[in-house]
Parts: sequence; C-alpha cells; structure tokens
Amino acid sequence: MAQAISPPTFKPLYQQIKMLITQSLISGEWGPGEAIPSEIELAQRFHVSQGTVRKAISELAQENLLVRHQGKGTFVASHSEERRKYHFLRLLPDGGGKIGSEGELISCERGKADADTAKLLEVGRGSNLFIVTRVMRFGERPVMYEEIRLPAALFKGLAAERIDEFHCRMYSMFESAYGIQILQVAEQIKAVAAHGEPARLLGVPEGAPLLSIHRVSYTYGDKPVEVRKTLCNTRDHSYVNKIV
Amino acid sequence: MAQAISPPTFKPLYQQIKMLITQSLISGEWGPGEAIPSEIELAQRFHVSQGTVRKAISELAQENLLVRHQGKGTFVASHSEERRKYHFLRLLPDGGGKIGSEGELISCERGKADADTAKLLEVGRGSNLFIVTRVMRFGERPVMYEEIRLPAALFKGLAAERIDEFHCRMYSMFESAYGIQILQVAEQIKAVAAHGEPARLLGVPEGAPLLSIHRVSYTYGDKPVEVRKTLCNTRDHSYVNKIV
DNA sequence: GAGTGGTCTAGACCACTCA
DNA sequence: GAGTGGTCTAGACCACTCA
Repeated sequence: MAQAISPPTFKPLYQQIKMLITQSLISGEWGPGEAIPSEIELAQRFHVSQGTVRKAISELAQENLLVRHQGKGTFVASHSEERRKYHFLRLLPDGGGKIGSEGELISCERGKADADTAKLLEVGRGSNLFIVTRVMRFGERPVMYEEIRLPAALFKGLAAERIDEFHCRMYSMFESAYGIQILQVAEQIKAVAAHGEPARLLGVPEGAPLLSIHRVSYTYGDKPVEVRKTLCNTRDHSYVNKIV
Repeated sequence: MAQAISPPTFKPLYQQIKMLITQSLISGEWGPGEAIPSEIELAQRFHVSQGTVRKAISELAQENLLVRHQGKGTFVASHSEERRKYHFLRLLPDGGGKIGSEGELISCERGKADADTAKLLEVGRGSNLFIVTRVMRFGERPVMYEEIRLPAALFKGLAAERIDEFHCRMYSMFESAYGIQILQVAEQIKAVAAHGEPARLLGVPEGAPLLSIHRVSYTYGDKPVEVRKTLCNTRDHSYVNKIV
C-alpha cells in the first residue's frame, strides 16, 4: 500500500483507501449510526499516514456516507439522523414552517417490471417488483400521491404491515429492515394534468395542474434500488432547489 | 496572521485566507477567466504555509468561485467557460441530446419593485427595476417564457440592444458588462395552469399545465441580484435534479 | 527544465467530548 | 485526562503544462 503503481494505472493512495472503507461499509463491518475506527487506527490498518486517511474520510463525509463529529469520532450515516430524515424531500410548505408529514398506505402489491422500469432498475424485464401506493398529507390536506416500485429480490418478504408501520420514514425502514442505504436520488420534474384515481385521492378536479416527479434512488456504487413516481398538489407547497 | 485569537472568536486561519481571497475577487483584483497568483506566492503574501492557502483555495473552488487546473494554475470562474455555460439551466430535452437554446426578446422595460420583489432583491419598495421578458426556444418550439427583474442601480444603462445581443447568455453578459458574477440560484417550483400572454407565446391552450419556476440569483456574499419567473412547457422537456 | 497544482508524510498543537 | 477529529507547518516527491 505504501507505493502506487505509475503510468497508466495511477490512482492516489487516498482514493484506494476510500474504496477500502466503502467496501467495509457495503459489507456491513460497521452499521448505520455506529462509529468507525479512529483515523489513527485506520492509518495503522492501511499502513498510510493519518493525513491520507483523513482525506479519504473527508470525501466520504462529503458524499454523505460518513458523518464526522469533532471530539467524538466518525460515524456511518443513517437515515434516522435528524439532518438526514427529510433530506430527499424537496416539497416544502410555502409559508415556511415545519414539514411534519404523515401518510396513508393505499396498497402494496406484487407486479412485474415493464421495459422502462426494468431499464431504470437494471433488472430483467418482467422481474418481480413490489408496488407501493400511498398518499402523503402535510397538515390536513393530501399533497402527494406516490407509486413506489421496488425490486422484490432486494426487499424479500416486504409486507403491507411493515410498509404501513414505517411508511412515513421509508428510507429508514430500507436501512434497518433490508440493509439498503439510499445515498442519491435523480429526479425528473414536469407539470401534468390531474386525472383519475390520483386526482380523486388528492381532491383536485380533472385537468388541474400537478407536479410530476420521477425519481430513481441509488445505493452504494450507484446501484438503482427504487423507482418512484410522485404527483404533487403545489397549491400551498413548492419544490425547492438550490443550485450552486 | 501567524496566530489566531482564541476563546470566543476562534476562526481557522484558512477561513481568514478564504475571506481575503474573496475580497480580492470582489474588488476585481483578478478578473473572470484570469489566473490568480500561485499557491506559493499567496502563502508568502499572507505569511502562512502553502497547505493553508491550498485549503482555502480548495473550498473556493468547490463553491465555484475558482477553478483549479493542475500544471497551469488557479483561475477566477467565468460564465464563458463551457462547463459553466448551462450550469443553472436544469430544463433538458427528454430524449437526451444537446440543449442549444436560442431565444427572442419580447420587451425590456423600466418598472418599480413591488413588495415581494423588493424583499427578495433586498432593495426599497418602489426601487427602479429593469423588467426583461423573453421566450426561449429549444429547437423549433418555444419552451420557456421568462420575466426577469433586475435592480436598475446594479445594471445602469441596460439597453434592449445589449439584452438582445446577449440574451441567450445572460449571465455571461452580467459578468462582462456589469461585473456581476452569478454564483448561486434558489428556485421554487410549482405546477400552474397556463393563461393569457405566456400561454399564447408558448403555443399552449388556456389551462394547460405549465411548470412555474421562481428564481432568485445571488452573487458574492449571498447578495441577491436577479428575480426570474419562468413558465415552461414540459411536454418534451423535464427539469432534472440530482440530490446527494 | 521551470512552474503549476496534487499527493503524502510526520509531527505539533488545538477544540471538543466524555468520564 | 484521555481520546477524538480539526488546523497548521515544512518538506519531499509526483503529474501535468508549456515553452
């Protein structure tokens, strides 16, 4: 580990360390919320300097795989942390104020992947899926209608009861019940006209404008694990985004 | 500079260096696209080690104020760089493919700030504004209708000709003609029903769903300098967003 | 070959946490 | 007071650019 090979395969040491730490995260050597070994211990384990470990950890912290706390240690990121709980929810009430969402499970069914979904989830066409449908309320009003598609192979034995229990904190449930960490989501947003069942559940007339969000969620190694289609009534809420 | 004051006002050295470099950027000591002094020179100027300067520069590069090029030097970010040109445009064609937008100036008028705009731009209510209206086309079709409000105090002598010449590369024009660097934008997105002039210009029927984007743009020191309201026809385009 | 930023080390000292 | 991550230094060597 002390030397890196040169010409075509030059990879900085700290990136190799980054990959080794990531491997340990994937293998579950340290679970969500747990502390990883100190920088000094890791430096000894990998036979590099503390500075090199630090650089690797800093990048992993920036990518939200790890969380550093001065004086305490470095911890595996978890969706049960407060700062992470609504991290992927960008729909906020216009008045400002807190979110405090609750929801209602509509259904949890088995299904097959159509061509589009199969491609997005990188599974075979016709693969088994769970399809979860729910409505989220902020305050009194229903605001979001969601259809969530999950590969059955990764979510073995997913039951409506489990969904119902956890469905407001779905990514926490993915983490604790299936060991799946959502790290990144990619969204495509459009304005569409309301119709049918979703319109009825959201309490808006046919043809009313709704925000449509198509999301693909990724875990370690950019592996897709969820496809989610959301329809939002943006009368009193907005999707907020900051571009830097 | 060698020592930092302790108890209540502890600020790391590299953050003080960061602020000094930012001051030089604001004052225009180095213009957009120009090289700043090398790390070694800056270390000598500020009487700190190269590592401390490096840490300051790294953060500024991450915030897109600077761009580093190994072997060449560190440069002031500019909107004429290829990587920055469409940085704040998140509406992309669904098929993939290139953007290549062109547009058409509808009007460039003087106006007064209403209460909302004044608050967002942090200017007095009733302050002078320029209000630019335009339609952007991607390919043949009109896709976005935009109303852009700019404080007249910052954009002295803004003329319709200048807008027309540059209006597809507005932030490049802000930079070169007015020395204003857009560094960050905050957006609020809703689905709304089309009506009136914008509907006509976008060629959609009354009531058709459109994506509404309210943007506030910020320059150095989080100073707001632009309010922009956009209506998008998302039939063949989507607003894309990646959350990490 | 000279100059730039990028990596890596070893070591000092600091701020913070917890017992 | 012991242990953690955070800052800062000085110095070596590397990859890359350009003339």
